[in-house]
Amino acid sequence: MARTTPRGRTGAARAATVKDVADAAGVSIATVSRVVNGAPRVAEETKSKILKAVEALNYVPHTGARSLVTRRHDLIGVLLPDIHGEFFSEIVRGVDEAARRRGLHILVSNISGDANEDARVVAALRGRVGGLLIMAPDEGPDSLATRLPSDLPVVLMNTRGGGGRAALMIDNHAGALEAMAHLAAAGRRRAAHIAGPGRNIDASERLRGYRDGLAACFGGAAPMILQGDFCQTSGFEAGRAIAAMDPADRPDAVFAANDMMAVGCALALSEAGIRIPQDIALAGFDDIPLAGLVRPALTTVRLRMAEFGRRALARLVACMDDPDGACPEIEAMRPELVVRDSCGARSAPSGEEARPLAL
Amino acid sequence: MARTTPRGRTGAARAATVKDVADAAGVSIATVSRVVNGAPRVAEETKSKILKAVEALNYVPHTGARSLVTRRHDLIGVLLPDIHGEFFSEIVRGVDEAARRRGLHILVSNISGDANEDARVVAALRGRVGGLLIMAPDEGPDSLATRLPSDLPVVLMNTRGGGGRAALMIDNHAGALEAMAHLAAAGRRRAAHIAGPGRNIDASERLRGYRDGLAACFGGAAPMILQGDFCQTSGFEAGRAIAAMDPADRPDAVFAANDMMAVGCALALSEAGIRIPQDIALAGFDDIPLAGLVRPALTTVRLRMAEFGRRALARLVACMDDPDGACPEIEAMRPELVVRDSCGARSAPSGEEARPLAL
DNA sequence: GCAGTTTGTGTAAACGCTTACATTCCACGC
DNA sequence: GCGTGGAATGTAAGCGTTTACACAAACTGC
Repeated sequence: MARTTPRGRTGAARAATVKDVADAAGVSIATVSRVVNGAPRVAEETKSKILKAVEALNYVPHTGARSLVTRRHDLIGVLLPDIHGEFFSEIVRGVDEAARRRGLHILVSNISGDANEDARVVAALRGRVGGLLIMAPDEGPDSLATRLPSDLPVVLMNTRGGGGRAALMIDNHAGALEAMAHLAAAGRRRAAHIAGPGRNIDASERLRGYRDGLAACFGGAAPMILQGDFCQTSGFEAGRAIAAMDPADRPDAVFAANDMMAVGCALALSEAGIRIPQDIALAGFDDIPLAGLVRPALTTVRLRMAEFGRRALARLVACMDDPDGACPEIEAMRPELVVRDSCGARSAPSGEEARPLAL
Repeated sequence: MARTTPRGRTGAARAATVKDVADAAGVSIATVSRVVNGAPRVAEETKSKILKAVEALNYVPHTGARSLVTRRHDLIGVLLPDIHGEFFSEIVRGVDEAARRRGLHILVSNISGDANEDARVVAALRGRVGGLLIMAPDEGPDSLATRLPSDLPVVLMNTRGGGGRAALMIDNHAGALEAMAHLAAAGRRRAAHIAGPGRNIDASERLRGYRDGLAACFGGAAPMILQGDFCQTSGFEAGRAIAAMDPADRPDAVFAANDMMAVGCALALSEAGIRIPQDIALAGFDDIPLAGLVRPALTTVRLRMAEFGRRALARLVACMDDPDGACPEIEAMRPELVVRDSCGARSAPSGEEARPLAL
């Protein structure tokens, strides 16, 4: 097990303890503890004496000692995959905000997708955190989620399977469906899809949304799927493939499983002289900052990740407060369509769009 | 669930303790502790018996109890401002990676810039973390850094002042100087600067680099500074202002204090029919992902933020291990120039550039 | 064989905190 | 006067660890 290296000395001077405060205020440690924890039935006078001593000695309770006796932790573990950029910080911000409001702190760590290593990370967190927030969109059904310690409240974020755990999902299917409906409403007849990596739950749910959208809004047209991997290059290649098609077979709409691929696709199309949205309407997913900056501005589906983080934490706290409560429900957060210019169906510009930026 | 709990109580399963492991293995708790902590002089046979019991009981030491007696914490506080996106995740990833290698965990929190609120956050972290990593590029000299508890090892990241604290800086000045030298080497004569917000240390150091670059490489030409605020819109406005100038007075090079402003500026210039790099060479700072995607691809100065995070953590650990060691040195990390197309002085393409992407 | 060392293990005392229970004090009604 | 009850505070028992110290057994070298 984790062998601990001696670390983290807190400097020379011993920090003040309850005992020191009690002595300074001329009361017992129990009373100090009561004041520090806001317990009732302490005389005003005593309370202020103690608070003065706390201030003077710069006293801060030792959380280790506290959690030892209370048997609870005010730390939440947040495990996020190695996604880059925007999402990571957004989620962390949301979780942190919600945690802080409740007097909790968050312990952040990356998970790699390697089930063994991830299990080790989780193990290191037991005995330290009161609950776990885990996001692992690439997980197979048998990995991390099923190996979680049963005595630890966990909320899974956007993860496949879940094994009876509480989970908060992004409703990728609904978002994709909405994008497809939008393309259909813009008068398109034949929609292709640039798919993300298959083992990723976002990718596969968006693909499912595409298929269902085809059935629902495109009169059951045959699917036309180009495999991508969420990165821009793969979108570019998909775009080239589309450009190379016989114009008679060519789709008049493309729904990419994320914005990066949509941007790559847009580039390939415009290099081939295909106009967006006149010749081909294009929709993405995620609403990355770039989406509003490219020209034509990309119509996409927005995920509110900070909100997602906040809700996940709220869920987790609910589980922690009520350990026996049956809360392994799966809740979903619905993303929203952001209509810009790339589908040729622009509605009233939002505030963001009013800014004079483009590329 | 509670099957291995010795007390046999139904209800919430108590986590296994050293005592449980000791009983199961038929040894004393001291020996268990020794094995768990990798102490020497334990018979192989005993060790394996104990490890088996640890495994069977799914034992994890209670870190609170441990830190209570050892007087050390294996938690590091990481305080980051509300910067968005890329940087945040990069830094966290770097710090996490370096921390994990040392058996440490990181506690992440946002700081707002409001000195009182931030001080409260720091207070909540005392008695919980072994050290603090703080990044606050907007700090005034008298705020957070000076109010830090003196008994806590701290490494400041890219912060002004520092008040005798150890600090790890980004050498913005050197980076800016390098960008200026590059513009001069590309044959430019008259370089303008789009500045960032003045109270931000990155902005002011880059401005200083611009001025010194003017003196060193542009024969002491008069500065031409347009005030921006790091966001794209302000770069756009600066670009419009430049485009509106009498072509005789117009600069033939623009060094923007960050990439977002450079992109905004590029847009305004190209709207005005000014060509990049033929008419005006453009350089940015940060190397955001977008920088490689715009056309012409933006020459900029790259910050390796993950590396920055790793080094900051290493510094902090050094301070923690040697509390009396005088380590309040200020170390700087030098960014690197990334030459692309926007200065008209393209050198051999790097691997990244070989990708077929553009906008 | 015997002092001295080495090796493996156990005992028990903290660490700083919360909290059940005990105590004191005082006001009240009888 | 006494008993009663409530308010304010104190006493002390742990919470799960680590670790100094103690001890026993097994080796050394003579």
